[in-house]
Order: sequence, then C-alpha cells, then structure tokens
Amino acid sequence: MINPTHGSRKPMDGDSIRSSFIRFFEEREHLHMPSASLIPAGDPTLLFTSAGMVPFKPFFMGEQTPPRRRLTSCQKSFRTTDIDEVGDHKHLTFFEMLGNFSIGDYFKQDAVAFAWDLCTGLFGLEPERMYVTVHLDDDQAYDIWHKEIGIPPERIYRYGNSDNWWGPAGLEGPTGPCSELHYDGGAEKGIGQHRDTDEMMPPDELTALLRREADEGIPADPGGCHPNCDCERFVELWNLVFMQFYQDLDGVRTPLPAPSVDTGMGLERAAAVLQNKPNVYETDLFRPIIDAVCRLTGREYGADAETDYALRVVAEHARAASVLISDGVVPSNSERGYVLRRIIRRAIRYGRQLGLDGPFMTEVASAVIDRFAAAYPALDENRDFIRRVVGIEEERFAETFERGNNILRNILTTTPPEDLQLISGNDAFVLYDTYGFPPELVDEIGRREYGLSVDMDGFNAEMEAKRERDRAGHQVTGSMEIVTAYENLGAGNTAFDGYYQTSIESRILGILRDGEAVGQATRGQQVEIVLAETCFYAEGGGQVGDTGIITGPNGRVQVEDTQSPVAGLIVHRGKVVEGDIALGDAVTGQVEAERRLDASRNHSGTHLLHAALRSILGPHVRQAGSLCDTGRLRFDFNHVGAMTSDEQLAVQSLANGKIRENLAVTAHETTYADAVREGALAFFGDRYGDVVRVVRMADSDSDANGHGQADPFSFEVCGGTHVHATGQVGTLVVLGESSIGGGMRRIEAITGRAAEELVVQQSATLQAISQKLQAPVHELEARLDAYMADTDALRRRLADTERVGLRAEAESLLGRVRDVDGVKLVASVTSANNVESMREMGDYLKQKLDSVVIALGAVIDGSPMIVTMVTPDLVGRGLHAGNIARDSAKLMGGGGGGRPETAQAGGRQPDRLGAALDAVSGLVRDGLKG
RNA sequence: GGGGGCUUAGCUCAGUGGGAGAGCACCUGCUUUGCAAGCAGGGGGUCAGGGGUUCGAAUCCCCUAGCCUCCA
Repeated sequence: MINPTHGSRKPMDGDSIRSSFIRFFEEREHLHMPSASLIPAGDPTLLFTSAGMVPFKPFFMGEQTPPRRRLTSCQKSFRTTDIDEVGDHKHLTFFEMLGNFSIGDYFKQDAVAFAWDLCTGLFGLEPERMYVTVHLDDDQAYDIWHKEIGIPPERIYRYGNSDNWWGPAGLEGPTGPCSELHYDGGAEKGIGQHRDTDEMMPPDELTALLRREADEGIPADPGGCHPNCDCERFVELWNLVFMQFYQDLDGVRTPLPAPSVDTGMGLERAAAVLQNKPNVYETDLFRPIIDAVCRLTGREYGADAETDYALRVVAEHARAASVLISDGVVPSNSERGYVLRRIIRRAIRYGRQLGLDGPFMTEVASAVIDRFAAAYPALDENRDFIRRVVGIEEERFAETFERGNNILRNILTTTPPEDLQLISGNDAFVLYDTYGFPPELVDEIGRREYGLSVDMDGFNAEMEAKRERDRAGHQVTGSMEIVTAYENLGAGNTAFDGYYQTSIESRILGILRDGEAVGQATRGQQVEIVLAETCFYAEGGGQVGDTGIITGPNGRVQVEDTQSPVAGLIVHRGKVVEGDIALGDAVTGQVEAERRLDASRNHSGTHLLHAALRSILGPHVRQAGSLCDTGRLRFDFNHVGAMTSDEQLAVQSLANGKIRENLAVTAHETTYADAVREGALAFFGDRYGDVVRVVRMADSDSDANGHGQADPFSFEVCGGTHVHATGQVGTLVVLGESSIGGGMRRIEAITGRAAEELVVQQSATLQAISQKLQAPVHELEARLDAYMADTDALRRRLADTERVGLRAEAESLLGRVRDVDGVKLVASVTSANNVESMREMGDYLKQKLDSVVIALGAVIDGSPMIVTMVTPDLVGRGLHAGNIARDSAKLMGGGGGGRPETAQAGGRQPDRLGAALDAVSGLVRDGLKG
C-alpha cells in the first residue's frame, strides 16, 4: 500500500520499533527494565498489569528505591475494559507499552525533548504531521512545546481533565497533567463529516469551549476536527504524564518536591503509523496471526467486513490468551482466569462464524508463539503448556455448547408453536447465566433451524437486572474499631528476632483485655500482650502463630497464639496462669520449640513442594495460598487439571531427594526489586514492604546471597521460619491432591514427626488386618478377594433360598383366597423380611389369580409394613391400592399410598398389623360401592 | 466475593413422595463375516456426603463438598 503523502520514510517492523525505542533511552542513561508479568506482583487491588508504570508504582509512591532514577521498558499490558469492542480495528485487550520514566529526575523539559527527538529523528515522522495536546492550565508544557521545540500554535491543543489529566491511581497518590503527541494520518483518514476536509477547528476556539465547560459546566460541543476528535484522522501516539502533585484523601493537591515523569506509547499504534498501515491489525505484529487464521479457514482478509471482524477477534484474543497463559493465568470461573476464559470463548465463537467447528485455537496459539518467541522467550518455553491449556478450554467449551444446545432445543420443541414468536429474553438469559450459552449462538440456531430470533431487548433487561442485584449484594462492612484499639496502644512496630532463637528478654509495652488497653492483668484473665521485641512468630505467610510462655517478675502468661492484627505489630494471645503482669515488666519469652520446629519443617516442606511442582508440572505453577500447621501442610496452586498419581509420586520423590541431599537453607534481607531481579519467586497476595526476606535452598557451596555456582533448588520471598537444612524436614509424604475451584489445586502433605507417625499407624493397621485375616501382609489382597468372592456367592445362595421359601409361602396363600362381594381377596401376614419380597409374592399371586386384591403384611425391622395390589380390571371397578394401603395403615398408627395397582404402607404399632389386614375386606367392600 | 444450576450404572442422561431406569459400553451364548451389525441372556448403583420432615425420600427442607456457569 503506497501513500504518496508519506515521503521517503522507510517502514520499521515491530521488533525494531521495540528495540530501537529502548536503545534510544538507554543511550540517554535510562536503565532498561524487563517487562514484568501481566499478573501484578504485590498489588492485590489490580487484576492485570495495565500500563508501563504499574510495576514501578512503588517507586513513584516513594515506597521503594528504584535501581536508577531513569528507567525505560516495553511492558506487556492487558486491559479488560474493551473486550466486547475487540474486532473493530482499534481496540485491543493485550498490547505492549513502550515508555520512559523519570523518578524524581528530569521533568517536562527533557521528557518533551526526548519524545520529539525520538519521533522526528529515530522514527523519522514528519514534524508537520505531529500535533500536541496539553492540559488547559499547563502553560509550562505549552511553552516548552511552542518556544523550545518550535511547534506552531495551530498544532497545539489544550484539553481539560478528562483528556489531559492523570491520576491519582486510587484514592490518593501522585497526580498531574499530561501531554500527548498525535499523528495526523491525513484528512482522507477521517470518517463521517470530517472525511476529506482539511478544515481543523482552531486551537483557540476549542480552548475557549473547554474552558467554559470546566468553569461554568456548559458542555463543549466542538463542530470541527481536532486531535481528540472521534473521527479517525489522528492517532494518539504517545502520552507523557507529569506527576507534579500529591493528592491526599480530601482531594487537596500539594506540589511534589521531586516531580516525576511516566510516559506510554502503544507499540501496536506506533507500528501502524511507522508501517503506513490503516490500523494495528495490518502491521507485522498481527498479520502473521491473521494469515494463520486465514489458512485454517480458507478465508481472505480484506474481502468483507464481517469476515474481517471475526478474523481480528480470533487473532487478538489468541494473542492475548497465549501471553496470559505464559504468565501463569489459567482459565477459571473468577477473576483473572475468568477474563482469560471469556476471551478464549469469544474467539471460539467468532471462529465458528468463520466455519471452524472443530478445535482450532491451539494452531492459532502456535502462530502467536512463533511471531513473539524472539521478544518473549517465555512463550516458546511454555509452548506445550499454552497449547494444552487452550486445547482443554476448547474442549470444555464444546461441552458447554453441547449442553446448552440440548436445553435450547428442548425449549424450542416443547413450547407450542402458537406461543413462540420470539425466543424470550428470559430463556436466552437463563441459557447464558446458568449454562454459559451465549445469546448470539441462541440467535444463530434459532434463526437457522426454527426461523426465530432472540428478544435481545428482553435479554439485555434481564442482564441489567442481574447487574443491579449483584451491585446491591456487594456492600462491604469493615470493623475498624479493633484496629484502632491496637493503634492506640502506641506500641509501634514489634521487632521480631525469632528466626534463630526461641527465647528472648524483653519488656511489656501493652496489655489488652477484651479489646481495652489495661495497665495490668492477673491470674485467670485472657489477655493480649505486646512486647518491645519478641521471638514469637506471628501467624502469616500460611504459617501458624507460635505458642509458649512469657515469664515476668510476678507472674506467667501461657501464650496460646501469636498474631499480627496490624502490620508490624505482634500480639501474644493467652492467659495469665500465675500471679500477675503489668506494663513495663521485664519478661522472658520462651517459644514452645518443638512445636515451632514442626511448623518450620512444614514451611520448608511447602517450599520444597513448590519447587518440585514447578519442576514436574511446569513453571506456570504458582502458589495461591498455603497452610503450615504443626501437624500438616497444605499448598494451593494453579494448574489446569487434576494431577495424575504418577505426577504426585514424581513430586514427592523429587522433594524427598532434595531432603536427603540436605540442602542448606539460608535467608537474607534485600529489597523487593533486588529479590525479583535475583530470580526469587514472589507471589501475588502478599504485601511486601521495602525490605523483604528471601529464603533459598541450595547446595552449601554457593554463598548466602544467591550467587552460587548452581541455581538454588528453591528461592522464594518469605517471612516464615525454616529449618536450617532440608534434612531436618525428615520425610515429606503427599497425602492427596484435590480441586479447590476452577484451575486451582490443593496438595496436602505431612513431614517429620507426623510422617513417622503415619508410617507407624499404617503398619499397625496392616498388622491388625493381617492377624484378623490370618495371612501375611503381601497376601492380604489376594485373601481379601477370596473372602469377597465367598461372601458374594453366599449372598446369592441365601437370596435363592429365601425366594424358594417365599414362593412356597405364596403358594400356601393360594388356598386362603376369600371372596368379598364377588371379588377375590388375599390378606395375610407373611414371614418376609423386606418389602421387595412381599412384592414378589404379590406378583406371583396376581399372576395365578388373574383378578384379585392382595394385601400382604410383615414386621420389618420392628415396623409393620403392608403391600397392596389391585389388578387392573378391579381398578376399573373403583378399587385403589393406594387408598386401601392408606386406610388400613391408620389402624397401626401410620399411613400409606401409591398407585392404583400397587401401593405400600407402614406404621408404628407392630402388634396392630393383624388388625390392619383384617380391615382390608371392609375397605374393599366400601370401595366397590363407591 | 455474590447469584443460578448440576451431582442417579463404566459413559451420556431420563426419572415431581410409594417397585431405581433407558441408550451406549461390558460379559456369556447364538447368528453373521460390509458401514453404529443382529438376536437372546447377564453382571454392574452409598441416587455426591451428612442431617431433617414422613409410615415411607433419588424426589421436599437444611448443611457440607465437588463440578458447571454468570456477574464483580
């Protein structure tokens, strides 16, 4: 495609845009930070990494020190807001964001100059096609662009807060104006009224309109074209955020002492501009994927709009899904996994539209991996895993489809045709809400096979009602009183010094009783104690809190649990068991050491398990939670499906091998950033402060800082207590593996003393069984099989014998047929020991007597039971087995019922069974009259 | 985190308080060598688990677990 307006600038492919951008800033003293995972580390409030600055948030917030004040990165980013828009030619879920960052280093002047140099120099973009936007009030930025760079006023536009103000992210934090660079694709790119008209709205006019909007609330209604206009003439290429203020909870802004800069340029958009392509899907970042989809479908891109839309959906979602999976997201029913599932299913839906009925996503994923493996090697490393996950999800969707399809057909075929004009919104909604069957598919099938379409308005109304309901049920309540009670103690942070010792000298800084601060406590009272420093480990990181004794000059406290209700503060919960204690007492804390060691063994066990799981199942395994109790351990992680027993054994075997190797367990403190850089595993959900502790398990010939010759077997950020060498764990026995929800698994295991105990118990059980069965352990199974076969045979013989006996009894009953008004009646107590037998007897009698009323009774497990039968001809004459059963059972304190031909009844008075059966003849007589 | 649904034979599923079923698969026999072979017979069940209501629960109610699904 040749566009004569673009001069001689030569196109750049996506990979060179990425690398040359980074190099440009490296040459200007920026440190290149590798892309962080799409799963934000240490920020539970965020679903995905959604912009280049996200991983650097702690730097901008001043919580952590950056490795350098100038940073640059190409960050993988994912946004959920536009999922349903993907398919048009501008929206994306996954994209790469190029950026340069100044953390209290340079500010507007340099940021603007860098951006301009890069665009016009490195990228070779024509200066006259560059438009600039600044905030209404940011005269400083305006002047830099105008006076220093030399942009003429007619290409500098001012906008208000919605377009050109950033932040704060959350309720408080850094915030400031931004300035954007827009690229003018030419008037012919515009759509609607602005197409092919060179007329732009003059900046001054727009500024006046927006100023009135900001000051007087008069909505601006610009008539002409401008950079942020909806017509597609302009591409927003680069956003420069100037973090100038700190905004507090009340909305008050104070200038930051060292302002910062955060910029972001979408790689895909840059590629579209630099390759002279009309949109991102035509660039080399997407074309190979779209071509792969075309090969699978035999379709052609660019032939018709509907096909193109579907091709783009499949390509975009396959790309996003592959990267998400590579970063450890697995499809599930909530949160990240749910987003992943949605995009995979949306892709499959559009794939169907392209005629792909079978599985195809794995092949598209392969094309994605091929295209991006060079820039993101993790994609290639996880190739098999990505394909597997996508494949499983594809199968699962096929099941969902099958189920929904059956239900839909049921609805459509059971509703009388005259009632069916439209498929109701409610039906479509139930199919979607309960069975995950998309309304578009309902519509498709309805139209094709029944000539009916879905009432989409009704569907949307149901959907909106559901959203309302969910919102209403989402009110959160938090009790802050307890927290303030601790804060009011004024004890500050408790120093923890318990990694290498279990006893300590300290003094009492605070005592709480029933949530109230008190000066002292006496024997028998339940208290919470805060010490200046402690060796008691507070529950955290899945490990249980310590127990032990605190001894003061005048008394002792039995510590039953240790908790950290407020970050930094450690509280000992327990009971004064001797004398009394008071504020300021000098005390000795003594942790119950053996119990602590049990917990430590289990905690080290989880690290071994974690590393072993990653080794056996793959690096997507990610800790989702854990419990390190004294008796056992639990480890939750994400994985696609159940582990096979072979996998479980392999994991157990690997962990035990490392235990026998007796790896040294060492710990050191470092910054969070360094820990991650050194390769320590850090997991979502934990809140890590500036300084973190990392625990590694490795051969002792590598040093304590994680720089050994060999890679450590395990290396994790962790604040828990551990054994000193893996040998102390003893043995790790996996007890089982189970599901804890979609995509999440749980392993339970024991170590050390508990493992020994298990071996002792199990062999004791085996010995006991061996004695009872009179067979050595290795023959137990065969012996048990023989016993079971014997029992089976005996059971059959017994059943046969019973049947013969009952048959004989039934035959004898043939001689006791009575006549009630011309109807044959058999009513008798039997020796049957279950209802089934009585039914068999009844069947036999019915067969022999042809036309008869039968009422058989027996006392079964202490309760009187009656079975009644009426042959069809007599039912025709007004008799009803159910009524006979019910009415006769009343005489023995019960009730009954059933069908006209067969019924049963029970009661509470066994001695009245005879009376109840005697009443049957009367009931038959009454029934014949009625 | 919240809502809806499901859990019955190896598999797919029927079964609205009164005899646990069908199709497929499996086993045996016969028949037959050609497309889901046919015929006859047979084995196989903690109706997810626990509690409750009832003379009686797969069925109604409550709790728990697992799975599916939608929303956040």
